[in-house]
Amino acid sequence: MREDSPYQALKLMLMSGALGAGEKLQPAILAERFSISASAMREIFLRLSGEGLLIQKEQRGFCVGLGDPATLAELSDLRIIVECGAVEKAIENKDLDWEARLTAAHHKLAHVESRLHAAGTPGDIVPLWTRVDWEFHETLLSTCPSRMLRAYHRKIYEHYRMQVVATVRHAGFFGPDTIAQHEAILTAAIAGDVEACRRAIGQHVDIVRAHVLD
Amino acid sequence: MREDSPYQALKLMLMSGALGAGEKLQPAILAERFSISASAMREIFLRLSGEGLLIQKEQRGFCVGLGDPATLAELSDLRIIVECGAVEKAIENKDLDWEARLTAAHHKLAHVESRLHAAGTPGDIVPLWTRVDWEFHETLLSTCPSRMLRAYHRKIYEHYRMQVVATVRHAGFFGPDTIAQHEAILTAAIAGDVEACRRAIGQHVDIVRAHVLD
DNA sequence: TAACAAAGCATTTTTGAGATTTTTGCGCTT
DNA sequence: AAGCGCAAAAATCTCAAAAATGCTTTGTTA
Repeated sequence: MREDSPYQALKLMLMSGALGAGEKLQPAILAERFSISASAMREIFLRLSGEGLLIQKEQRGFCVGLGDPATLAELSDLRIIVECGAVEKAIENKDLDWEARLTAAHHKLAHVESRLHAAGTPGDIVPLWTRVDWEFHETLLSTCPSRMLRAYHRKIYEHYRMQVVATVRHAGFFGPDTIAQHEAILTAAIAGDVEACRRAIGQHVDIVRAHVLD
Repeated sequence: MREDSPYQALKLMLMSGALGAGEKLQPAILAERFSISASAMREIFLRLSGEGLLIQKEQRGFCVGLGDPATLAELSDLRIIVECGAVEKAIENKDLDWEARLTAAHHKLAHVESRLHAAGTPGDIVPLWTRVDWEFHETLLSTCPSRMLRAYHRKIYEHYRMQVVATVRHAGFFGPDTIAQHEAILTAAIAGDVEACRRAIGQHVDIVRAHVLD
């Protein structure tokens, strides 16, 4: 699409929980942080609002959606449906290059996750983890021939992650077995076992949901 | 969401094929037609671009996506997956009010479609048909408890319809058996037959795809 | 003391103009 | 005649300021 730096940066902030649930976005402050004008900031708000990641309250500015357990559960279902459907086609079209890229993405993810696990407190690694987690799942689906399926998976993933961090803010979103679950997905994918991969993805998302919703 | 009149009007134009595939949108002309400023027009472009219904080419304005057969096929698949998944849950939660609303929506749709069938040339009822077709499918899913599933179905439906009219413009998108297919969906839904309803929806979308793609 | 109203303040939205970029048209060269 | 290059024109994007709206506070009255 486009690689608008402030646009990407703000989206990463939203997906990393830098802003609380229902918190209103202040154009002036964010504009100064990104060194752009308030109008350019507003354009980014408009676009993100069109993507469903921000809510525009008429004459009252923009705010992030509030963390709703039901919404999180619905997005989890949706993500499972779409990601499982796409990974099936991705595995059907797998090749050596894909295996290499997926292994590399998992290597990075595992490294960050082990650091996150050891650190105890999330700290400032969360944005990094948000990115590498996305890159892993994106790489997983990269050989799925349907661009639309991949595109909507991305939208749903972003929406899903925002909802997760809106529900639990900084703590607890990183489940205890996440590392093992990602490894299970990798193993099944490399082995070309579609059913095992679907199960691994479903469990991965379901466990996070259960963990977040207590 | 919001009931911005110019916003809705432009979206309906896009979904009705008032603008050709790849055609660039001229802010000044559209702004005058809707009696708003060029900046307000641009805000609507931004939002629609965020929804994926418009494409922004840097420093070259906005344009509608071009009609790509592969994209249409992908969106057809996606629509079938999501709409079938949602209709299953909708039927599980059906009640008398839903049956009444669905019958009413189908009645309107059948009336418009018979006029469209008789008229031969689409003419100016295409926007009307676009709306009642959407209202029928929306009503069909209205008792599905997952708001996210319904929301993403709407996005995909809008994207799908834009792609259809971008591919075939004004002629041919209205298949010969569309009336019978909608009636089959209605009958199966009222009867509570999930499997028959899924089949009817799948055939409905598949036949349109085959008809459009020759 | 509580409730209502009006004025002041802060924020958002819109407007209009300036600056940068792309496109178009014309003349020149090969 | 075709292709290249430069200049003019059109369009887009960005920016800063004005207008409109919502929120807060203060003052008055019951």
